[in-house]
Amino acid sequence: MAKITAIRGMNDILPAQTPTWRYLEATVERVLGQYAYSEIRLPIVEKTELFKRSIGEVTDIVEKEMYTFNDRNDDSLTLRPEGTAGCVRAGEEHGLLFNQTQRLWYKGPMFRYEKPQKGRYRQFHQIGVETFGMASADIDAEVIMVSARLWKELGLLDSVTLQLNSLGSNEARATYRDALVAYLGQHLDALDEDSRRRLSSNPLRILDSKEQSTQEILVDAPVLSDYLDEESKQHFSELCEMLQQAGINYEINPRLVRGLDYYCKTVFEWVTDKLGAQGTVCAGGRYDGLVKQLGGKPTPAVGFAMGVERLVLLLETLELIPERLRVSLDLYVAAENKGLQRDVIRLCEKIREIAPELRVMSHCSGLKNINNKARQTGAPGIVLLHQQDGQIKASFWHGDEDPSKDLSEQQLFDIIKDRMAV
RNA sequence: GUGGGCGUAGCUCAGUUGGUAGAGCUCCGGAUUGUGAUUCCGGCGGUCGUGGGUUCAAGCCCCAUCGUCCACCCCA
Repeated sequence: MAKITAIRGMNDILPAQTPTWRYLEATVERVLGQYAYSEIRLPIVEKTELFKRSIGEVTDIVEKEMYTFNDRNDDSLTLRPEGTAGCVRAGEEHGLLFNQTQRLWYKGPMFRYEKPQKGRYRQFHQIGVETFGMASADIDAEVIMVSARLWKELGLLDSVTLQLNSLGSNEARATYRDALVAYLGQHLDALDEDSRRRLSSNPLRILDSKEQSTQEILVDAPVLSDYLDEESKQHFSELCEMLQQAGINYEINPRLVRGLDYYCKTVFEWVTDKLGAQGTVCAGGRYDGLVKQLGGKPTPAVGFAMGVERLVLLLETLELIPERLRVSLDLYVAAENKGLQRDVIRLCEKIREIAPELRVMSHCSGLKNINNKARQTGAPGIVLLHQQDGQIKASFWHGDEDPSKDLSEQQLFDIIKDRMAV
């Protein structure tokens, strides 16, 4: 019978990887706590209409990447392809966005029907941060500082760079868009196939085309910064000043645009060159128009999302996981003689009483090569029991230290507390 | 959706011009050894991704298909 396999692009996260995931998630939660952000937990399934209205009908995500289905009531539902839309929906629905400020975060799986490759999967995970009700540039700066502090905590600061740009107000952005389309429309013949397609779907995306010929045409194209409204310019320069003051390096990239329709003013991306083609590890920006677009009253908002798989990949590539987190146990307790299994169990329970922070595993099968087995677990501490003159005696190894042998129970407990205290 | 690389044991991979499937690691058993070690012997383990085709004969050649990896596209 054919084996049932996982769905393409949807990965199991195996015990070898979970320590990295947990380390990342714990660090993110701690840093977000430092900035007093609150967690919000959101459904994975939403009405399809929510994503059409927020992300944009003509984007690739909505047109061909969503997992959309009808439920038994014939309502069209969609597995969320991103987190912002659901967060706005929930905030609005529960009155969290009305005349107040919010600093929220969430994490969880997202779904897009794409062809999998390194750093891109059909089920992937994001940790998202969204703020509402704050219009001035200081919150843009704060949100970027949160991410910068996170890279610092994770030891990634040297591996990522910050790209920054401003799209201007929604009006300015729309005007520029029209100008760009008009210009490129005159050079249709010279555009590559992809860019011609994007002309109607997502013209701003043509700016970062990798096609050489297209880039040559773009040299004389209208420039986004010329279309910025005064307020956006002011907003952007304030942001830049605050980032400088915070000691955060950035690179202004006039070609940086976001794929989703709802962004305006500030957009940014943290990029690494260590992951191949999918180098964006975190991205976001301001989306002042979205709340109103989804039926609320006009509410300024800034947020970003990070790709958990990509960050995990980066942490693994750079080997940045602390040693203690790489192995899932501290102490391995075993006996050479199978007759001692009750003593092994009893002793382990006692150790868990006196040293609750230790992760203790027992093995009672009486294997002859028990030493070898113990070594392979990677446990920093090992206890072996044996019988001597009718007495149970223990040997204790810790790291590279010389072993302590023929210990009584009490001596063993003392030495464990002494050597292995966390 | 487009293009290229790769699918052989649990893992990493050999496999010659087509001639009846191999190694290392792991696992299990044994020998040696009072070091959490070393060494030695033996064993378990494979419809060669799947389905067709060519051939006396296919892991190898051809076609299809699925999976996977990388890139385009898209994007976190």
